Amino acid sequence: MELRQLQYAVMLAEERNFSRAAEKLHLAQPSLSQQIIKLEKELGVSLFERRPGDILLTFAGKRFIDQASKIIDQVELLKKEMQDVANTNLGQLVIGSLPITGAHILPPALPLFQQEFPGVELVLVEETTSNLEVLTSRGQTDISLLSMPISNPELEIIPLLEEEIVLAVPPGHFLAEQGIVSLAECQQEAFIFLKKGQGFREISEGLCRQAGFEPKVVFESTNIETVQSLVAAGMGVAFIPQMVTRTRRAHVPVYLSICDLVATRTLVIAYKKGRYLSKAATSFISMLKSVVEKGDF
Amino acid sequence: MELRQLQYAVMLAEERNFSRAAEKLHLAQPSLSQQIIKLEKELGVSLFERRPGDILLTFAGKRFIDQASKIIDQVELLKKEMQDVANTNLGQLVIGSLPITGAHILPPALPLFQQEFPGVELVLVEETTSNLEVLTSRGQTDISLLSMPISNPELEIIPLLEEEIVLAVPPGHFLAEQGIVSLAECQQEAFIFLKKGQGFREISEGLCRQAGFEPKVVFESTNIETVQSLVAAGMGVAFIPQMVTRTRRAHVPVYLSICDLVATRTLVIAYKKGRYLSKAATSFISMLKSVVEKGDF
DNA sequence: TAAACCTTATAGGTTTTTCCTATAGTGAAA
DNA sequence: TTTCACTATAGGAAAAACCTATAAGGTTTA
Repeated sequence: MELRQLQYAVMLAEERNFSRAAEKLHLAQPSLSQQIIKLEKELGVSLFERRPGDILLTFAGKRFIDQASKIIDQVELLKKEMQDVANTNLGQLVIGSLPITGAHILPPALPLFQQEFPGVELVLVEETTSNLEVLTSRGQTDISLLSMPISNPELEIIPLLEEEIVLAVPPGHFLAEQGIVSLAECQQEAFIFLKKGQGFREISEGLCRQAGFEPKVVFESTNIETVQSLVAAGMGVAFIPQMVTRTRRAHVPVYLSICDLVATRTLVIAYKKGRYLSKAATSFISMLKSVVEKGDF
Repeated sequence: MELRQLQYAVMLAEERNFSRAAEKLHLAQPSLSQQIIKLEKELGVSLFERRPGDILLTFAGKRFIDQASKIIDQVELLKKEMQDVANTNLGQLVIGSLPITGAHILPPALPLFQQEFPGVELVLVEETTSNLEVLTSRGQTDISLLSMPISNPELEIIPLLEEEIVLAVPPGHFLAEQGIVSLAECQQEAFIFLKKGQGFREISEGLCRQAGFEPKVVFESTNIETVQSLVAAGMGVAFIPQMVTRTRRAHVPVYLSICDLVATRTLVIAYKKGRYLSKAATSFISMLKSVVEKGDF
């Protein structure tokens, strides 16, 4: 029994005439006859009572057509739903992002996306870099906004943005007036770092290593905003990505450019290698890129 | 899109492995691959995410499998229902019958039938002979219990029973003591007939015509029981089929055999010519026959 | 690192199914 | 009786599904 046969039977029940039904089905009349006969044979009951001039439904036929119509409706609904997914009128896009970074770079892109694909549910997963690498390589996010370096070889990487890393020092710090700083001058400073496992912690350690010293870490936090507040309160100095720097009056550290080495971090979009990216996902990526190009964040 | 493909996809979603799923479907693995690819192409979305060692459902795939499973379930249910009809665990049998006649001859057959086919709904339609002829020729009854003669050429006829017609006279009537009667003696009698349109009315008129006179009809009723009561009350004489005669004490006429001509009526089962008779219908007919043969009524 | 292995996709040909045209068969209408 | 309208059957062409063999891609094992 195939859907084709259900459709044929339903049409025949509507038209009560093999020739007309066949025509509506874009089929030759004998083909319809054959299929109906085959169907009846398979079911073991006759569905239609052929009589000259008219065709009636048997008891079994009534039941059959009732149910078959419902089934066909459901199949049509299913097709339509799949089409909607294909046209992205419907779907889900799971985006992984670093907590603070995402809060800065995603907001301009999200409303653009929602406007173009109102049927797509956006799910944000905020995790540390290392957790996101795992989630993304397992397909638990469609795409993720991460920072380099990325160790997981399963991931395809699209560069998005390279941004400066600055050194935050307390107001009144002896370096505060310079505007720029050479990291080599900071060997003795008390550093405030993010906790291990966060991507930016590794970057920070890398910078010190490049400058040739092991930093003295006096405090660790899971949250870069806490780090900044601690710096502003005079607890130490810290590396801060440009986009996270504060512009308010109070609780704001002084930000110094680093002049003796390239202090940047690269934000990227990552997704599982070989994974089919939905139209929604590719669209979101290009929206992010254009937002970044225009500096709209 | 065909049911086969839905089944393949559902099985693949269950097994998460093309080779295993193909095996369970009694199919070579490439055939399954081909069908799934074809399905995905037709829908315009990929349903399965193939990755080494495992197969995951995409967003669209989840929705698809959900719905497809339901559809397949419904199709199975439909098949089962049709099988039930075929095995007559389910169905309907519409039996037309003459009001009084049916009340005598059907009762022994009905419980036998219900016992063998408890799932079949029995519908009794009681109508006059002429109405039943039309209903049956239109297929509004499956089979009908009628009396000859039948004018409608659309009907196939199976003889069931030939029964005597007797003449009912009031107790104390001058013929009452004879036990038998020659119709020729009854030319002057007052006759009570059924109303026109009832088959037995025609039979009654035919008997008088055969005996060579036009009966004097003093009363007409739609109900043969009323006719008998009227005879018992002394209003006249009437023809009564054997099986309808009363055996009680009160309100009982005297029944006389007719000796000067063959006074019988033939009860038959009639159905639309060329109509497929369900297993339920043929079974019912043979039950009726065996009831009649045994004289169980 | 290569070899073995497991899994899915592709190629090419065979079988099965569906479909078509032509036509027979069958009641109903003219 | 002939014609007409309709469905079923026959036989062959077209399409679909299926098969075997094998490629291609990864992972695991030696």
